[in-house]
This record gives sequence, structure tokens and C-alpha cells, in this order.
Amino acid sequence: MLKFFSSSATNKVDAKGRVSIPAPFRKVLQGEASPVLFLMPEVRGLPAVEGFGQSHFEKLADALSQMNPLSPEYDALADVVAGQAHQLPLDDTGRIVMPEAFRELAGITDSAYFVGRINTFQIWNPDKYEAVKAQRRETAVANFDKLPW
Amino acid sequence: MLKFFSSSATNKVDAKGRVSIPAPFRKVLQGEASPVLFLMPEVRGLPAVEGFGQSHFEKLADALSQMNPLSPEYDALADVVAGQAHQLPLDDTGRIVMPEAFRELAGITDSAYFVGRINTFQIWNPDKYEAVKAQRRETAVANFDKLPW
DNA sequence: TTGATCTCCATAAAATCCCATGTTACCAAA
DNA sequence: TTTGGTAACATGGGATTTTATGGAGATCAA
Repeated sequence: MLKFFSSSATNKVDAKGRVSIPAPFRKVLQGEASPVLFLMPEVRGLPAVEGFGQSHFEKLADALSQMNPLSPEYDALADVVAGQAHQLPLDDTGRIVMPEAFRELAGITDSAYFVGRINTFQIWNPDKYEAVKAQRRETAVANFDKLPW
Repeated sequence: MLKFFSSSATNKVDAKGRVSIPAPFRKVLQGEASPVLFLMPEVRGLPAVEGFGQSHFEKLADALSQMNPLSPEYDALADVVAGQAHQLPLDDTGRIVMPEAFRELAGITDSAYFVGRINTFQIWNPDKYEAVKAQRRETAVANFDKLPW
């Protein structure tokens, strides 16, 4: 069973805010102990939403649990990882209801672009992703030698 | 069943001081051996109330048990963790009556912002949280390398 | 008796479940 | 290599349940 998020797809967002998680991503989630999906804002402030499953969330939670919960760093990271994150159930057809706050953050209205990122995937407004894609391709070409084969 | 507090929500506080605990948080509490809720003042003096379940309370109690009960530090921490803490029952619709002292401490009048913090959650005056949010976001961006992406 | 607290009931909005449909991908037999 | 059947997938709409919230009495305490 595959455990990394790869591939990309554009799906519709309906009036209720529902959107299908692409089947390949669902398969990754279903391969985990508990098939749930977490969404959180992209950490660096890009207009995108980050999605992943239980195991990745637990890694983040464990890392946080080892920090000093009375430090400003914990306050800050916990806000992003826990406060702004949401755990969303998949319905029986593999959809989630994407909370309004996330749609707004990513500028998503009627369709959403899903793109795999190995341990996570991101959800973008299709047009906004198109705009950063060329830039990313360029950076990739310039940095292939940095991949630790 | 999930055992961490994540997500956030703003709920109303009515004239009697009643406020709904957000459903996702209630689910975490109900997942514990004994489904009760503890509230205590934020330890560092931030204008916020900290909430959690039985298991976290026991961790705090154990930690205190290992301190010298005749030290000034014990006096101080025991006051916050035991003296100022309250165990509150949820009514059948999932609400608590938030004691006046906590509302005053957090500056909460007619609405309360609940934000997950992994092992605990915090309750803030919505405006006051808004004021620290930008700062936290900035600190998060500077520290996300401490998390295992 | 005058607050304060608790129990119970009511309701609107939102989240969730359930069923239906069109389309595409896949496979197998002719 | 077509043709037909089956399964998987994305999507739509309606019904049902959960959640948040408001308020009316009952109960208790000072």
C-alpha cells in the first residue's frame, strides 16, 4: 500500500463547501490506522492549505509535546499545528467539507487544485498555483544536485 | 478516537455565563477514562483560561508531587494547579457555566474564543487573541524548522 | 424573597448521512 | 482491437442529526 502523496488533480467545490479528496490521496489516508484528514494553513504563509493523515499529525504533536509548553515557540507552533488545524472526516464518497476559513485563506471558490508533497499534500486555488508553478520549475532545475540520492 | 485538542471556534457566552464547549473538544474529553473538564488560569499570567481533561490533570498532579511541598515554588504552582483550578460538569447540551473569576481574568464578556493546544486548549477574549495572533504567526514562521515536516 | 443555580424544553443553523447519476477507467471475451 | 460489462470516481440533491443557543420554570441558599 502506497504511503506517500503524489500526483495532482483539480476538483470541484460545491455550494456546501464539499470537495472530493483525489482517490490516490484517499488511499494513502486509508492505509493509516485511523483514516482521517488534517488540514492546516501552509506554515510559511503561502495562500495554500496543507493536508495530511494521522501519522504525520502525531509526529508533529509528538515534536510539540517535547517542547516547553510555556515558551513563545510552543505558543506559536501550537497555534498553527493545533489551533488553526482541523481534523475532518471523509464522508462515504471520499469528500470533506472544507471550512470557510481555509477556502478564504487559499482564495478557493468553485474549484481546488490538489498537489502531492510526499508526506503531505497542498490545496491551492488553481490559478494561484499556475502562477507559482513556472517559478518552482526553474528552482527545481537549478537545484537537482541538492537531492541526497 | 483522537486524543489531541485541535481546531478553534468562537462561541457565545450568555447572561448566565453559559458557553458551549466546541464539539471537537468534547469528543476528546469523552475519549478519556473519566469525561470531565478542568479549567485553570494560564500559568504565565496571559489573559486566558486553560482547559483540559483528566489525564492532563493527573500529569500536572504527578509533577507537583515530585516537588518539595515546603518550597515557595510548590506553594505558587500548587495554587494555580490546585487552588485556582476548577472541575466543571458539562450539561446535557455540552455547555459549562464559566465561573465569573475566569471570565474576568480573560476579559470575556459575551463571546469566547477556544483554541486547541494539543494537550490542552485555551479560552480567550476573541479580540485579545486576535492581538497576539500576528505575533505568533511570525514566531511560527521563524521556528517551523523545529518540526519534523 | 431575592438572587443564583440547575433542569428541562425549544429552535435555527450547520454538519453529516444517504441515495442517485453521469463519466471514466479497466477488463475480458469475441 | 473492438465491444460490452463492471467497478471506481466525482458530483448533485435531499433527508436527518448534531450543535449552538435561548429561555421558562423548579430548586436551593442566604
